[in-house]
Amino acid sequence: MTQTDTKTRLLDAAESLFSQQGFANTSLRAITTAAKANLAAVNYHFGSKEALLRAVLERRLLPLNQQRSNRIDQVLTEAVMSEAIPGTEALVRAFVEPTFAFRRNSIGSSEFISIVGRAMTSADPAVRDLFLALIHPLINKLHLALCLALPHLPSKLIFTRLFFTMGAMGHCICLSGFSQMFKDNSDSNPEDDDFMTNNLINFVTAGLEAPC
Amino acid sequence: MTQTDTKTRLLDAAESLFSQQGFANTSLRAITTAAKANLAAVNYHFGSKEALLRAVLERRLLPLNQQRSNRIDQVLTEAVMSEAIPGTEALVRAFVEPTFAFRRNSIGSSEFISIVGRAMTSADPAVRDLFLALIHPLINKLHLALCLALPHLPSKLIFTRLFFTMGAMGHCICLSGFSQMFKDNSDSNPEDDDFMTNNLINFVTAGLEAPC
DNA sequence: AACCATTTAAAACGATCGTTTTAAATCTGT
DNA sequence: ACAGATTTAAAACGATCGTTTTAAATGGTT
Repeated sequence: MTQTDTKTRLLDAAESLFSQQGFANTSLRAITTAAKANLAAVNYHFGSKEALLRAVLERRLLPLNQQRSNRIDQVLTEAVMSEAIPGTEALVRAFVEPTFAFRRNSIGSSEFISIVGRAMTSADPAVRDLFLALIHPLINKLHLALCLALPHLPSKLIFTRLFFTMGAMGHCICLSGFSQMFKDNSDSNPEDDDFMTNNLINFVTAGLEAPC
Repeated sequence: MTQTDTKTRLLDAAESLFSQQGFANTSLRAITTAAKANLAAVNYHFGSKEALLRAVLERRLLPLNQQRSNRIDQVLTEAVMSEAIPGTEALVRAFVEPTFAFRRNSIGSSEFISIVGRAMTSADPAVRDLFLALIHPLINKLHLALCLALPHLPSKLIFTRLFFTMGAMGHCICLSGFSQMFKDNSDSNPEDDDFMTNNLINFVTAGLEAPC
């Protein structure tokens, strides 16, 4: 390989363009041009445009989900060791913090995360179903862990609140035009990022623990 | 006019198809076929596909926003009359309840609301900017009202929490595939709807009122 | 009756799309 | 050096897209 893998360059370009314009609005020609690759390269390496999207999602989401899953296990283990029930905020942190830390890792990660934030509620089944299949086991694990943390609340209610949590986080993650409504200065610094993360954790923890 | 306005039938068909497939994935041919109108009818009545989207959004969002705005004013007036600060939950209800009530009005309304839920975070600027321009004044009013309700919290924090609130509500509103992860039975009844609405209000009220 | 807005029909415009094909060139590992 | 995988180039495939045009038909109003 000369510089970087063509396959990697295609993934990077697709990731960036999907996050900026969405899946349906991004053509293979735009992707291959940005990746300085041949038009046929996508179908050669991945088979189809949809398979490229799957590869883009899996490349980063599988490790991230593994990380989040490990941290949930860690909270549960610590709870067992100390013979206590797991804390709601600790579980929320286990889920949220890796996501935002991951986002700061690189520019590519940041762009990727905004794809994920939108995929959840995408009107396009090709996008939505792909994401839901990747996140489904993790959500189930988090749901069960939250049931342990909030034993006085019914399972169904906890799932509904988890549903709201995902909405708040997904919205936060893809930084819609909403945030520009408040602040004129559009450049975001790490401080704002920490501010967002901590406030999100406070917000959803309070919502999850609210009296029934 | 024979039965219903062609213009109205086009709006109804576009509303339904946009909510099911998204804006980019819906062709004018699909819309005009569903509306039993001529292909040229869209460009005759509205000028372009994007202008049709604007008309679809404005038809229902302008009255809905007026309704939400009136209810916020009502809460603020009552607070002044009783020489108290407005309640957070009352303001949340003023914003959320008309939305869900509106959704139950008709099948068309339900489909429309899911367009709105997605528009907020859409990758397509044509969709997102259109929605943000329509909602901007209402969000500012709600933000100011919440600052009165939560005088001990800084304005910036309240806006961030309002941001999360919009995310939770938007996610809830377009009922993504998420809800199908929990329940096998997919038909939703009014009870589930009330359950969702009340839990959403509890959730975001607790989040907004959380200690700093 | 005449007028004007509305609607239909059908066809075509140029453009873009995902995908496939063909062929030659380049690189990689043994 | 040879074989096989990778990459490039260029062109074409059929399909769909938003939009425009032309013409004829229909409708209601004055």
